[in-house]
Amino acid sequence: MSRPTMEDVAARAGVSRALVSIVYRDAPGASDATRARVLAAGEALGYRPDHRARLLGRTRTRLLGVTFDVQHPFHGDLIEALYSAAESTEYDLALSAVAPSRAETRAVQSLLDYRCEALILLGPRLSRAALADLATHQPVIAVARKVKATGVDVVRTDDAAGARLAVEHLLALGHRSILHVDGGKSPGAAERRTGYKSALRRAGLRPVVLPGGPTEDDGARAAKFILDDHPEATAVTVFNDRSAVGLLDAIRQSPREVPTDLSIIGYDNTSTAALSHINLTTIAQNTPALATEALTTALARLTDTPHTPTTVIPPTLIPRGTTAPRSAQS
Amino acid sequence: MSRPTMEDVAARAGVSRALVSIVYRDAPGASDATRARVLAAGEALGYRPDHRARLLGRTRTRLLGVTFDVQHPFHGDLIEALYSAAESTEYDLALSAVAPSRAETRAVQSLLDYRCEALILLGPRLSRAALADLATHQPVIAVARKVKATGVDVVRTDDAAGARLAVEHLLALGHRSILHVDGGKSPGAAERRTGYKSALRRAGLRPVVLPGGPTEDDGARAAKFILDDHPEATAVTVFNDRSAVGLLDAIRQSPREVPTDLSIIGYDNTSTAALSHINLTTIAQNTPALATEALTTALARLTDTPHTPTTVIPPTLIPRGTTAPRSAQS
DNA sequence: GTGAAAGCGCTAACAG
DNA sequence: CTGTTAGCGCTTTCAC
Repeated sequence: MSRPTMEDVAARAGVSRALVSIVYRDAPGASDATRARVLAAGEALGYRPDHRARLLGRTRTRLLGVTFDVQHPFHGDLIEALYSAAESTEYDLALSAVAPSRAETRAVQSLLDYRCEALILLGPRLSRAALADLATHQPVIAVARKVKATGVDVVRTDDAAGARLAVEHLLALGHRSILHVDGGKSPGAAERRTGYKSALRRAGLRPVVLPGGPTEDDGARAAKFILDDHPEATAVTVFNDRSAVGLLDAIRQSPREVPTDLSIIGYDNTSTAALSHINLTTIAQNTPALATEALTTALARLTDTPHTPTTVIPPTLIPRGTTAPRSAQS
Repeated sequence: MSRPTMEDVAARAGVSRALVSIVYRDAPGASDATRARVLAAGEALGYRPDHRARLLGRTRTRLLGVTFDVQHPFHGDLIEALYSAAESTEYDLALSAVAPSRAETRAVQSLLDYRCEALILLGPRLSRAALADLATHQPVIAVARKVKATGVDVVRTDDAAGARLAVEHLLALGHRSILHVDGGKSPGAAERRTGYKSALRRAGLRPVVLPGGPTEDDGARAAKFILDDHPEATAVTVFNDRSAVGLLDAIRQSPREVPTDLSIIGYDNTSTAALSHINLTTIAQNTPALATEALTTALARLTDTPHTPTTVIPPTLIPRGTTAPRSAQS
């Protein structure tokens, strides 16, 4: 009934249990011949080392704890990238979900109960104090959120650079009157706004920031402003995709054409932005780089290797159908 | 440096280690007074039982393994519901992600290495044979996918009922000419098609199935058919939300108005459907029920309690803005 | 109520 | 290369 143990494999292969252990960890100390024999015996028995026991016996668990938000599609991408990045290391990932009914504290606690050596928190919302406290016990890496807590390493996207990228794309297309729809108090909004402003000033143009927010409705409201008060504008960068989609929809219901009369750039590269009927030009976070850097930072911390406490990854532009060269008549 | 052990707590509380164990498992055999004293000592030390050791010592792990797809937002909802459902049991959840770079087999294997007592697979894509093989070792519950493998329990949504629900909603609104845009070979498509047909026939109406598919483009193509060949139609049920959104978009770009001239119902209740500018009436899976049933089934299997091998959960209608009473002139 | 003792399935250090 | 010997931190059984 119960699964075979190392003892069983040892018996079948006619060796000691220690040797089986050596073979399965591929540690030095076994000839290729015995190695093959042991592995064959294990195979025949359908043996798989017990992960719990393995973890317990070892002084170090070689486990990296990862918390993620089930609601956040982007976290899915990060997890996948983390798995591939962890592949080449000797570390394993332990996942713990955050959900409306499952607080981040609980998710973290569960990871700690498994004695994870380091914590990789995706978009953590814990307080600065809570984070700092966690970091006194083991390395803590905050990913994709600009947090400032002592002892906590941060790996995030360079939002200012992203905003700059958006503006430069529009400038290259010949646009000279470029607006920005703000994200209000949302995380990242300040940086994106600043990035937009400085990019415009550098080009000798006057930045115009319209009030906005993170939702479709905020974007739709901003569309009104643009149609009524800014007929001169030929392009607009929006805080995020959700807002951009709301804006796009409102503009499309007006006489103005997208992208002929107005170019629009979102931010986040959500799956919605990629939908063929929306086809929104947007700024994408570099998920693989974020994951790799998070892992590298964690490992560096664990080995007391010098490392940068804050890593900022530049995003990339995803050109799609909502941006076009400034049309002649504008 | 290292975290306090049970021994430390015992020493501080002035009791034996066994007693501490009893208290932390809240097993019978300790007075309320000692219980409080031990807990206080543990608290003071910041003690947390080591999950690995706990698992190892126990004959049963009380662990339920759950695989999910990082790409699938719906799985996030299920995970959350599973967590809440598991709350009231003595079982814990172990998560393992499936991603393009991480095969389902690997995800399952990792769960097995932790000696999970049962497997709850969300939308499994494993072959019938692979599933059946897994099920010979421990209970396997397939959630949200109609699989037929011996020994595998299934908990899924009643798609035929969902399609029926959509049709009945439209009938109640006075529609008599109702089309269906098909999902082709996608999982669930056959059932939804059948459900639509039988509901229409029961109402004495003639079902008309238009070719379609799972994507926005499929929906947009179907819109052409409707506009060109089916001017009589006043309503349409679509295989899924993605396709419905494509269709909706195409219709909106035509002279016909939604929902005045044409009512549209999607299926899945994706987050896109809820966007205020889309506001799509749709059919929602009953996530909490699916989760609860999956858990109940797993526990029943584990305790050899009689249970239904296949549980079918009725979905619900989410009325939103794309359906309206048949207008007078139609 | 309490404590001693064995064991879960593995790792790791060391002598043969 | 091989086998022995301790643990890892907890659960569990059984006397006291």
